[in-house]
Amino acid sequence: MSITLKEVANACGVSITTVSLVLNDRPNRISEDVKARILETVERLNYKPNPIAVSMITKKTNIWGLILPDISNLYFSELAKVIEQNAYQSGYNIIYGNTTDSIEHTFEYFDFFYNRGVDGIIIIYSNKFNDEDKAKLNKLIQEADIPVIILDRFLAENRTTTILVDHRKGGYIATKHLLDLGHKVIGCITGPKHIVSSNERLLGYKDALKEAHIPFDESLIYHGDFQPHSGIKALESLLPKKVTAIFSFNDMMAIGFFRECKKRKIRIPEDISVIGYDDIILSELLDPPLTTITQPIDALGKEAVLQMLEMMKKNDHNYKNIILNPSLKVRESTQKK
Amino acid sequence: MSITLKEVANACGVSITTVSLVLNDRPNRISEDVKARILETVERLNYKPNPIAVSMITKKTNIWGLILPDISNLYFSELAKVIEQNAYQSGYNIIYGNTTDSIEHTFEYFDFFYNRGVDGIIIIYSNKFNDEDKAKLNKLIQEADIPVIILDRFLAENRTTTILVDHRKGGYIATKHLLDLGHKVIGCITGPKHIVSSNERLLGYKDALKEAHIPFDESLIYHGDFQPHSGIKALESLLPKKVTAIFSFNDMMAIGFFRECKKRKIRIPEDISVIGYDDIILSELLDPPLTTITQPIDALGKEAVLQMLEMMKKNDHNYKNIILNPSLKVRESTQKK
DNA sequence: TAAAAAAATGTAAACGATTTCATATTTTGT
DNA sequence: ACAAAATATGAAATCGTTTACATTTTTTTA
Repeated sequence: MSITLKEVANACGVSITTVSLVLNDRPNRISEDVKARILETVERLNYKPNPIAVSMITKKTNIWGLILPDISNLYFSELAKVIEQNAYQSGYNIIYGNTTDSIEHTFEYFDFFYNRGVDGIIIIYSNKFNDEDKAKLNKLIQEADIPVIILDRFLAENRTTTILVDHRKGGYIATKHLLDLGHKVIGCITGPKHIVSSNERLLGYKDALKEAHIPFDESLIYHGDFQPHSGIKALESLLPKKVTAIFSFNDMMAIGFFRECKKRKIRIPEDISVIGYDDIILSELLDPPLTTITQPIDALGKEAVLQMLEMMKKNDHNYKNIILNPSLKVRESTQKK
Repeated sequence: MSITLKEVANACGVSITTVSLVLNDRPNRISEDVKARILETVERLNYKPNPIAVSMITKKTNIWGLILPDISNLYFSELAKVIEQNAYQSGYNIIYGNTTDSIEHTFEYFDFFYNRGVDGIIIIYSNKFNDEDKAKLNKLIQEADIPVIILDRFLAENRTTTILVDHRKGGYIATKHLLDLGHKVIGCITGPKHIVSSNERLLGYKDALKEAHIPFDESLIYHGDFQPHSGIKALESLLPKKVTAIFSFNDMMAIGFFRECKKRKIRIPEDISVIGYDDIILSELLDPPLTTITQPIDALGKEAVLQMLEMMKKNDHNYKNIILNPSLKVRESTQKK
């Protein structure tokens, strides 16, 4: 169906080598008139090299695999968008796989993409990964002859580039903000216990308390699951503790918390200040607009593409650990105590 | 790096033909012992066929292109998720491209993916497409020798399978619900004027009014842009009209509307009933939970994959137009007049 | 003006599979 | 016991490129 090199060569009365040389702008000096003739013919016949045949030789597909827990999660889809667009700028396409946060699926996609011949893999592995899984991943990465980037996850003893957000600092910033406003009894609504980002935020919370010489009180911590429902439950649990402020480890739980406050006629921020985490699109639309911590999604995605390009270029297996900072977004759900 | 057919063949002392025949389970009868020996060796060496070399012969890549306006839009990302997961089940991977709802990018990706050799393309084209763009797309599809599915968009005179949601019926169902509750003055907050889905919903609104013998009143229509801000503006515009119910053409605008109502101490649903459209994840969490129209996203994605598989199988260029129905999700933002 | 150097182009071998067709071996039927 | 049929396996072409190397042609140098 498609025009081939051979057809172009025949049409020009030259060999396929010559055409290929011209098209790839190789150092061999092809005379200007032959070059012009070939270029004209290529144009006229609308010749496009068959990328599969090219891949056959070059061992490159110009495709990167992106493995993530769930593209319908706004955080990941924003990330995926930034990655796709930046990769496309450099001539790469993205194939992606939803793991539904399953360990097994994460490895399955890794294998699948690897065997497919992608040029690189960007992976946001399942939150359920334990140390053994991480070791296994590390081993796979070691054995693979393509660059792999671990995104948004911490991999101890990693042997490849990782890019992540400093959640501990995020927790610190959020807590510091509340402390600066004069709050002393600050409740926390955390994520699931096995999730690193949640635990890191909690460490940041403790850091800030320590700095302010306020002793840590375990009973102020409500262990949630990142779902709005946790926010509702948290209120029940934390209200008797006379908290004046709440640090919700994500915005979704803050939304649940808001609802329950409204139901009980508790005013935000007059009676209780609330700070969230993530800055999802709706945070701004809550009543009152939610003060929150913004994730550097854009930077995260751009950095991933940048690092991948770097790793493609020089084939050294040097790796970097890049840590990006979240930032505070003050709106109206927090106020002076 | 990787094991090749040749290496397996050598290890077994047979020809590559024999190995290939065994692996592809071809009708040629290879003796059981040779077969077993080959299979054992394949297993032992962990041989995986090089998909590029296979593609070279079969002219198939097992990759489908998915072109959509913006994967960070929840509606599309949910769709993308369903498509990816179902496609993967059948051995296909998805490469995707964000067009940022640009006409130019839509065509660019179409070309790019096509030249890349994808086996099929699922396209949600830009909302900005005019008749000329659609004709151009139709022409491209005609000329392409791979199946193309138009998803979530109507393509007049189309020559390929289209799958879409009956937005007119959605508009009808929503309006009917309000009418059934006894409302007679129903305001509308529409999407942008050039967007077909919005116009269709408006037609459905008119259908329901006509059926109830209520004359259409243009002044009850506020032309929004699908952003929350429109909901806020709409309230200003529609309140003087003494509307008792509002049909917002998406949930985001309903959220804006909610906020403004709260600000002005207007109670939902006591003072005014509100129905949205889309059923985004947050609708359930609003105060009160939003009655809305649910898009059959799951069905849409599954159908796309199903039809694509069908088109891959029998190479006929028969095409279908599939229309899926939205449904009513009653929550607490609407009540009897 | 002939040899050497430079420039221009072509030949053919990869890449790693599938597949057609041929050939060698075994079994079957008479 | 021998031809025919059935079974088992292999040789080689092919897919559409890139590229190392060879070859031819032109230009330069002495």
